[in-house]
This record gives sequence, structure tokens and C-alpha cells, in this order.
Amino acid sequence: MARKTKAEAAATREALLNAAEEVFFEKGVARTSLEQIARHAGLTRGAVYWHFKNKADLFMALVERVRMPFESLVEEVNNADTDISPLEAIRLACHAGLNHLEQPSRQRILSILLHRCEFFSDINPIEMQEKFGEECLDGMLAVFQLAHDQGLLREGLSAELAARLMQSTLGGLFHDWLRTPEAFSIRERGGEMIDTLIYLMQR
Amino acid sequence: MARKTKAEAAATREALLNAAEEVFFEKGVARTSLEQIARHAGLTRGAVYWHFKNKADLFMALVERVRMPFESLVEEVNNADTDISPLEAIRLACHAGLNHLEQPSRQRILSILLHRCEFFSDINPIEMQEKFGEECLDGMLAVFQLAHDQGLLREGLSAELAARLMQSTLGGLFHDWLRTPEAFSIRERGGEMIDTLIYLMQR
DNA sequence: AGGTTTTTACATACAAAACTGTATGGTTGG
DNA sequence: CCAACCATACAGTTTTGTATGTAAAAACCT
Repeated sequence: MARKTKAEAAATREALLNAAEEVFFEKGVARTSLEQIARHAGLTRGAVYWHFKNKADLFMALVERVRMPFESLVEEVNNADTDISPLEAIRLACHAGLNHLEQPSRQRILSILLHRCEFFSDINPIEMQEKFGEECLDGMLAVFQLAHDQGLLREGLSAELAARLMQSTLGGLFHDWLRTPEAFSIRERGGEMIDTLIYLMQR
Repeated sequence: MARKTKAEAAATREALLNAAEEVFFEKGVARTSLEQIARHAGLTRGAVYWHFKNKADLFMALVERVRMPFESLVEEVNNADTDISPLEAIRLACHAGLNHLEQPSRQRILSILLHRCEFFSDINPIEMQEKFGEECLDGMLAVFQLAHDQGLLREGLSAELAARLMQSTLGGLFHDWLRTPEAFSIRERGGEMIDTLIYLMQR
């Protein structure tokens, strides 16, 4: 095989990742062989083993290629304006987080992570999900604490409970939507649910 | 091999299911071979292929061995007393549903279904999850509709939104808990969240 | 009830396919 | 000229499904 330029090599690497994303999404991680990925990209297993150590390495590269919505959600929460209500900050941040899911690539990779892969070799997707969930919770907890200290939350509703309620609701919504993305719009239904939940939490 | 009595044969079938449950839980469905299951039960693959058609058949038998919590939850909702408030009926039904999760076997199988298996051959766990979710939603929706018609819900909160909020919250809680069952008690935290959510939804 | 036959309930053996990792080869860019 | 970039070839393991063997339970017969 003729040697490619550095740009071409990078392109084949991207092509392999794209192929892996599609085949993983279609058939699940465990049921897809490296040869299927290579052939789907118009290449051979030699290219896969050159760019990646093995299947786990390829999978990790695929996951790290996108920023996770939970991370971006935390980011949005922390970067929110300080002159608006904490509850409004959380509301806007959640909406912004939902917008990130519009990209089909992120949707596919999240779906792979949540529904289409088991743990294998040294990769544990459950730990990843747990990490994202904790980040989401911690990010929101601080802001809910502000809201609580300002007396904005309804009586009997602690900051911890509010954060856990919001996180569980979002998590459940994510799972439902990723199971059947065509069933409803995550922005519409998710936005409605977030607004309602925030509204119910207000004093 | 000496032939066993019918009772003994049924016992070995149960032993195979128990072994499958443990090994699936430990290593995931895709990564466990039928020989690993057989050896874990002190048997050989011959026993597996006698009692089950293949891995998918074994998996289905394992899942069907337990009633799902969503099903029982719906059941509890429908069987609830009619002389109490609809919201109270939902609250009690959710608590009852949580109690079903105390059994380690149900917990393990649910964990396998949600976190430890991809689709394979003609088995699609995603469809199962979807089915349970829809049953849960439909069961609660009817009762929330009663609550709405009786003017019990807070203004601006429709029955559909209330049901979806409750379902997503429960679903997210389930996923979080099944990821790390030892992190917290599902009855305590789940009960607290359910009570709070119902409380917030009341007028 | 006792003897015979037929199934049952597995264990063992075998063939076939699939997948992995590596080793090797061949161009060509830098 | 060397190493990057990938294709091809090869050896090895793992898993699956089936085929065969077999001792005893169960059914049948008288």
C-alpha cells in the first residue's frame, strides 16, 4: 500500500471513527468486529491496528471525540450570569444542555454509551455514566444551594433533594429519548419538563 | 450420563438460570460463553443446549423469571383503593413498587437488562425497556387524569406532564441506583423523592 | 409385579466459523 | 534512505451448533 500524507492518514483515522460510530450504533459494540468497521470504511484491519491499539482503544477514542452533555450542562451552569435568579440559571443551563443533543453524532455516541455497549476488557461504561451523573449533580447542587439560601425554594425542599430530582428527571428523560429518538423532540419535551419542574420547585 | 428424575431435571434448569444470572451480572451478557455458565453451575454445555435453544433463549427465560417492577407498579396503581386521593394512590403505588426491588434476584436481572446487555440475535433489551416504560406511563396517566379532573394538581400542570415527570424521575432513579446499588437505599431515597414530587405537584 | 422398550437428561466429541493479534511486505512521503 | 501507512498473510484461540454415546427413569406390555 502506498504511503499517505499526514493529512490523509488523519482522514483515514477519522473515517475509521465514523465507521465505528455507525456500526456500533447499528449492531452494538460487542457484536461488531474490527473487520466490519474497517470494511465499512473501505479499509482493512491493518489500518485499524495501525491507528488504534485494539477495540477498547478505538472505543475510547470515539467517546472522547465528543463532549458529553452532562459536562456541557455543568459548564453552562457554572458560566451562567450571576445577576439572574439561580433557578433561572439552572433552567437556562438545562435548555442549553439539551441543545447540544441536536447533533446526530453526539446522539449516536451517547446512545452507544448508554444502550449499545457492555463493559469489555478494561472499559467500563457504567463508570463513565456514573461520573457524568455525579458531575451533573455537583454542578447543579451548588446553584440550588444558592437558591435555597435566598429562600427561593418551596418550603420543605432542600437543595440536595431539588438537585437529585432534577438530575433523575433529566437522566430518565435522556434514557427514554435515546431509546426512541424519533418518538419526540428532546428540546420540546425536555424543555417543557424542565420548565415545569423549576416552576413547581419555586416558592 | 445417568438420567435424572423430572424434579432433578427441573432443578438443574434452575441451577443453570441461577448461574447465568450470576455470570451475566459479573461479566455482562456478551462476554460470557455458554460454557462459563455451565461450568459455574457444575455442568456442561450439553445441559445448556438441552434445556435452552441458545443464549438468547436462556436470556429470555432469565428475564421472564421475574416480574418487572414497572409492571407491578402499574398493577399497584390499578388496584389501589378508590376512596383515597388519586395522588395518594400513586404515591403508595410507587412506594410498593420500590419494595419489589429489595429482592437481590430482581435487582440483578434488572441491572443486567439495563446495564449489562446489548441486543443480540433477535433479542432487543431496548424494546423491553421501552415496553415497561410505556406501561408505567399509561398506568399512571389514568390516575393523574383523575387527579387533574378533581382539581388536585397545581395550576398549569397537565396530567400528561405530571405522569411524564414522575416516570422520568423514577426511570432516572432506577438507572442511578442500579449502577451503584450499594451507594444508597432505593427505598429511602426513592421514597423521599416520590413524596417530594407528589407534594410539589399538589395544588 | 416383573421384564422389555422407549425416552429423557445429560456428557463428550467433533467440525466449522469467527475473531484476534502479529508478522510481513510494499510503496512512498519527508 | 528510513520510517510512516496500510494491505495481506498466518497462527492461535474462542465459541458455537450438532452429533453421538449412555445410563437410568418412565412408559408399556403381559
